[in-house]
Order: sequence, then structure tokens, then C-alpha cells
Amino acid sequence: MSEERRLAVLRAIVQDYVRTSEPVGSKALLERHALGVSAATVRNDMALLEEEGLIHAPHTSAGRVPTDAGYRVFVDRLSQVKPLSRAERSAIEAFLSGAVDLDDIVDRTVHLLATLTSQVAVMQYPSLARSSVRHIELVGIGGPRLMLVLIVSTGRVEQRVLDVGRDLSGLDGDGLVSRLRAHVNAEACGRPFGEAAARLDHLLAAFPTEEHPVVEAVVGALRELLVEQREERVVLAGTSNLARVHGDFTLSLGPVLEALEQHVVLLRLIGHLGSDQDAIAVRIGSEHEYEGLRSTSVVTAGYGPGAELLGGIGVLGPTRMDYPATMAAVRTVARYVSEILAP
Amino acid sequence: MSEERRLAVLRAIVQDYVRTSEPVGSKALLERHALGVSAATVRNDMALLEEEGLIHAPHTSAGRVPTDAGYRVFVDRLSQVKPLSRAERSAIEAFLSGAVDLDDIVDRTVHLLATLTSQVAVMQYPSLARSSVRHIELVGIGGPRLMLVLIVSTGRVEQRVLDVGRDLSGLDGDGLVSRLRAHVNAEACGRPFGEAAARLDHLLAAFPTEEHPVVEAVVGALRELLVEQREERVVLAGTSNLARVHGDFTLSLGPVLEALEQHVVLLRLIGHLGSDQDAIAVRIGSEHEYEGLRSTSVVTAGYGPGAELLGGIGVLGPTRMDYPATMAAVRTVARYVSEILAP
DNA sequence: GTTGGCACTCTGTGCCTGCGAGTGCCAAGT
DNA sequence: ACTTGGCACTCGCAGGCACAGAGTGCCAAC
Repeated sequence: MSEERRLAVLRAIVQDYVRTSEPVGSKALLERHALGVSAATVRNDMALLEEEGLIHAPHTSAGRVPTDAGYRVFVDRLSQVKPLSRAERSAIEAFLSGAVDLDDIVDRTVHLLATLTSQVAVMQYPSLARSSVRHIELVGIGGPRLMLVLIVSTGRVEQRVLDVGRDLSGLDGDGLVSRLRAHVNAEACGRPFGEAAARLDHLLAAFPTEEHPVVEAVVGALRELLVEQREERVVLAGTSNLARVHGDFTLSLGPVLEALEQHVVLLRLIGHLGSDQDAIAVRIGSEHEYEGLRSTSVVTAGYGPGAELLGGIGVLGPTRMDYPATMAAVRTVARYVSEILAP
Repeated sequence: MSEERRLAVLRAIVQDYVRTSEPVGSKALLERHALGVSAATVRNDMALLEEEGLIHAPHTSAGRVPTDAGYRVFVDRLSQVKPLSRAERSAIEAFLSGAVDLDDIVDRTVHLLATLTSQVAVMQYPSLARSSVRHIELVGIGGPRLMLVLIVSTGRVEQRVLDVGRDLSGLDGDGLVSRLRAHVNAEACGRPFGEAAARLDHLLAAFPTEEHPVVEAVVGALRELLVEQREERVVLAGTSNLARVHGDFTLSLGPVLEALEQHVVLLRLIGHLGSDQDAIAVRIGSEHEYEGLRSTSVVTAGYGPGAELLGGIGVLGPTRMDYPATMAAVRTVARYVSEILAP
């Protein structure tokens, strides 16, 4: 019994099962794959694979189905990411480079990935925490209310309205707002979030005492925006693709849809990738922490210009998915997004 | 045969069917509803109702199920929106008033509505077209690139980066940007979109000829933002509730999920409401234009401060839904949102 | 116009059977 | 020490059948 052939059998089983979504038997295997041995031998190998926990028979006398562990071995040792065709690559590039906006980039990317893989695509917005401040804008919007706009190096914009407790609409107010704007930008512009937040502390000294309440309100709100690195947004597309897979296999949609709604869960999913830029992470079925996703697999990659990691994108589908193709799609799209974000 | 009683029978059928989701027979009806007549009489009435197309028997000798037309009659003539309890109302108010942000308001609203009704909730962002300009900000972000930020009266922010074809980073550039900012705001601030866009045309005259290309680029981009009233965003929540209903009834999820992904479809759904602020619109099953939604019903209402209509919210569920309760929830939430957006 | 009764028509369920796919194991071959 | 062919065995699944139950439609009587 060669270890090598046994793994070849596993590979064949995974490939066939992904194609047909039906348990695959020894005979069917021989028809589609030139293994050079007889059905009986394959059966012996299958028995061993089952003992190792890599495949599993739904009932006595049905074909075999890969287990999560089986897919794991397949992904780690038996498959290689198959590169996309030239045509696909240029189509991707064309589609993505048409984007006008950060929102638009994100939007196009998830849709692209969803169509490309016919599965659910997820993308994390370029993370605030890892970005720097490009500009801060203050705008009086009537009465004591002030709008803060924070423009991030990635092109993302965060805004918040706050009440400074004093009417700013007069000329005095305008002057104060202008001075604030200048000082705030001088301290924060171009710096990464953590640093910018720290430097804002020294700002108070530059203003007369009677203006301190206003300055403090503004600085406080800005610190919140910067430090809190709040709600990292996630966008997804292709949910309807879930219905398709639901059709031909027992995948209860409820828990999965719930997971997709809970952005915290999604962020964990995408966030937990290694620091390595080019690595593709695959989480398979029971490997998931979140219970509702135990019947799905997720393929993720990080993106960002150069070695910097701004966020992650990924694809979610049934454990029975075409891993090589999906991994290729995710990797390629991640690369193009990185390029586009590179300014 | 009194018309009145026949409708009472219809009402009873709808109520029972909504509760049990099983075809309701004449005998079962008598047990739960005091109609004061015998089963045979009910059967006669049912036969007539069926002739009118208001109910329908899945097979000979199963109970009856309301048709879409039946639901229509029920909604229009047989039900009244049942007001929410005091406790519910104050819970809603508390939850919504905790919002800090426009994004947050929208987010909380959809989630609230989804939980309240256990169905899918949809909300249209306060529409740009019906809003006015609060402020426009121009920010040079290095080289020839300029960021436009449009702040809308509802608190929404739209931004776009554009290339003006000339380096703005020097002192000259700063001056130009400042003048542009001042002029643009003078023309557009406080005006509704259409008007603001029109007035921007006269701007060119205020600048020396050599600056015209830059001014034109900026004005062009602004016009696009204002006029194009592009992508009106829609947010939804509660998708996982679809799985529940899928469980106990034949509702193929695929087309519905597809519809939910196509924001254009959703906008149509919500947008097509009468101009009347307080009206609740109900579209039932086959009344939908979009085919994928033919097995669902949608309850929508408009919102906005005073008589102004800023957008719509709605709930989507199976035709077999609790219309009075859903309508009550939608209406109440719409009112609170209007209040919150009022200031 | 209402009621009770009766025959009829369905569906859903449980049970049995036969079929076929696929396995496990064994004994023989290389 | 593997590999191979053969054979008995095990299940799941589809089809056929009878049976019970729910519900209707219709009719004759009130």
C-alpha cells in the first residue's frame, strides 16, 4: 500500500464529490481517474482513509464523502491554486479599475468575487486603525453644532456631529472654528491614528481659557473617532448564491444567514488571518469557532499596498467547494485591490 | 347569505391560517371563532368565497387558504392596524433615541424593525434628491487631487476624489481652493439640490481665465453628485428571518435573496409609495412587479420630518404574514424616525 | 337561508417488496 | 507483501397497497 496512491485516491474523491455532490464509490472513481489499479484496491485504500478519518460513508453501502479533515489534507497537500486565465485576469482588472470611489471599489470587489466564485463574498473596509489621517475638517452647521469630518489616507471618510455647548454661528465662532481646524490639522495630518490621537492632547495650550470647553469637546470627539477605531465595516455580496447550494445539499441556511448579519462574526472570520500578506487562509467546516458556520468553509486573504495590511476579503461557501478555484479567485482579487489602493 | 358573514368567514380564515400556516377547514373555524352558524353554512360561504377568488383549496378536500386577492380584501376592509402597547412604544423610542449618527439611526431602525416583526426590514437612506446642501468642503490631498465632501441637510455625507489636472499643493493652489470653497458654498449652501446645481453654472465668471479648467472640473464633479442623485442607498436587516419562514412553507429563497441584493428592486419597492406621509402601503404576492417577490408581501411607509418625505422603510415577509401587527410596527417606527430626523 | 347527514375524494402514513449500488472480506495470483 | 477478482451482504430508495382522517359537495329537511 503506497501512501502516495492513497492520497491520490483522496484527491480523486474530493474532486469528484465537488463536481457531482454525490457520494463517490470505488467503481465510479476508476471511470473518471486513471489510477492504474483495480476497484478492489481502491476499496482497500478507502477503508484505510476512513480509518484515518479523512473520508466517511453516510451509510453502509453508499459511496464515500470527504470529512472536514479530508478537505484539510486536500487543501494543504493535494491541491495547488490554479492560476486564472489571462482573459479572467484582464476582466477583473478592467472591472476594478473603473471604480471612482472607495465605496465603489469595495462594492465592485465584493460583487466581482461573488460572481467569480458563485458564492458569498465578504470584504472588510480598509481598517482605520492601520491608516493615517489625511485631513480633518470642521464645519459649523448652525447653532452650537459642529460637524467633524475625518478623511483617512485610504479615502475613507468618517463624520460625526457634536454639540459644543456654545453658539458658533457668529464671527467669533467662525474664527474659533478656523483656528481649531488649523491646529488640529497641524497636529494630526499625515500621522497614523495612534500618534495623532496622542498629539491632540497638547492642543489646549494654544487657546485662551474661555475657549477651552469647545476645544475639549472637539478633541474628545476626535479622540473617540481615532482611538476607538470603532465599527470596522464589512460588506458582502452574493447571498443569493447560498440558496443554490441549499438546493442540492443539506445546509440549513438560518444559522449561516444569522452569521452573515452579525458583522462581528464576519470580522473575526476575516481578521484572523496571518500577518503574511500573500497567504491564503482556509477555514473548513468544524474548524470554525462560530457554530452556525460549521457546515461552511471560508477562504480569506489580506490586502493592502506593499506589505501593509489594510483589511481582508474572503469567500464563504459550502465545505464542498472547489478550493483551488476559489483560492485562486480570492488571491487574484486581493492582489488587484491592493494595487488599486496603492495610490 | 349575508355578505357580512361571508367576510367574517374570510377574516377568520386569514387569521387562523396566519397562526397555523395550515389550510383551515370549516370545522376548525367553528372551534376558534364564534360565528353563530353551523359548519354546513360556513361551507356554503366558503364555496362562494372560492368562486369570488378570495380563497382557494390546495386540493379537493383539504382546507382553504387565502389567495392574494383574499389578503387584499382582508387588508383593505377587514382589519385595523392594532396599536402597539405602551411598553413597546417606549422601548422603540428609547432604542432609537440612543443613536449618535445618521448611519447609526438607519442601522438601529432596520434592526429594530426586523426584530419587532421577525421579518426582513428595509430602509432607504434619507434621499439626496429631496434634501438640501448644508455645506461643501474642498480639501487638497496632495498633487493635483482634490477631495470634495458634500454634507447634506440630513447629516449624510458624500465624498468624491477628483483630479483637477494642475498641482494645487503650493500657496497659489491653497488660495484657489479657499476661493473656490467660499464661492461654491455661497451659491449652494442651504438650497435644495436641483437649485444648487443650477446656480453653480454662474460660478465661472468669478475666476480668472487661467483657473477655469480647475473650476470646471470641480463644478462638474459637484453637479454629478447633486444632479445624478446617484445610488440611493438601502439598508436591510433580518435576512435570517427568511430561513424561518422557509422552514414551514414552500418559499423558494433564491429569487427573494436575489431581489434583496438588487438595490434597484428594493428602491422601487419602497419608492413607489403614495405622497401621503402617513399612509401605509401594502403590496401582496402577485401584485409585485418583480417576479422573484411574487410569493412575498411588503409593507412600506414613508418617513420624514413634517410633511416632507425623505425616504421609505418597509418590511418584507411571506404573503402569509400578520398584516395588522406588521403595519402597526412599520407605522410606529416610521413616525419615530421622522421625529428623530426632525431637528 | 340554514342545518344535518351522507357519500366521495383526496392526502399522508405505514408497511412490504424488489432492485441496485457499494462495500467487506477472502482466497488466489504476482 | 500487495494486488486482484469474486461473492455474499447490507442498506437506502422507489413503487405499490391498504387504511385512516379530514374536508368537501350536495341533497333533503327544517
